[in-house]
Amino acid sequence: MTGLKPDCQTCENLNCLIRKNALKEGMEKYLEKKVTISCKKSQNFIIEGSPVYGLFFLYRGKASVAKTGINGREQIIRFVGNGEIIGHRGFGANNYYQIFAVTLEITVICNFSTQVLEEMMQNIPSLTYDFMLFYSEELNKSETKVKKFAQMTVREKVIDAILYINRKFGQEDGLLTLQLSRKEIADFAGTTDEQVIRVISGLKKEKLLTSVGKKIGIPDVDKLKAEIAVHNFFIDS
DNA sequence: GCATTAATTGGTC
DNA sequence: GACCAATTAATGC
Repeated sequence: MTGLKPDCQTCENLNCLIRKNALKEGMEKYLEKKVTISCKKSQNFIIEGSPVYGLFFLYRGKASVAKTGINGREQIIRFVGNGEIIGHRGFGANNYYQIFAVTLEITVICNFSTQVLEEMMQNIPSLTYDFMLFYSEELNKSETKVKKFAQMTVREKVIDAILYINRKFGQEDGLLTLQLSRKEIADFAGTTDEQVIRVISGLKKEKLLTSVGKKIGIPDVDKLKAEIAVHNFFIDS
């Protein structure tokens, strides 16, 4: 279960808020309290409704964060890559996770307990400030998402979802690095898998997408972006 | 190779 | 545009 603990001070995830402040005076004693967990694919490492246990920082791998909806439908809130935080919504408030998180591949996660984080925040102002900026940005994304869901057509939402995956994880050999099922895309875009299939096959006919097997590729990102440009948002969400 | 799951297509409300 | 049904493709065992 627990393997080698990555060293925060030399970690290559420079976007991680802990890493950014890992060299600050007084951080060592908190960094020692870190717990690192190795997960295989499809592990449900945060359970919806379970008590909050600190924050998770994804060290290596990919995960999805989602909520359970009515009759089996899920809403994927976001996907998470290296250095990103999971579970931040439950921090501070002494309550339960309103989301669940599942690994999409072999993934290593770092965890700090709420108590350790609280002490960190009290004592390392630059860390606290970084967190504040992070929360602000998250709220911004969340608000943008509300607008998208309300105003975009299904076709646009699917395009937006695909662009998001590209933005986050990129392409390799002209195909998206993160391979998702049609249902996963649907759960993220807020529609059904049938609609996703229809939109994707339509986009393939228009040469806006390519595919090899189940993998999707974007030949011209700007061209695809132009399809949803009327929504003129400049914030990634 | 069989069985289960995912993708696709067509149709209805 | 969601839901349902039927068919086909893919994947696990």
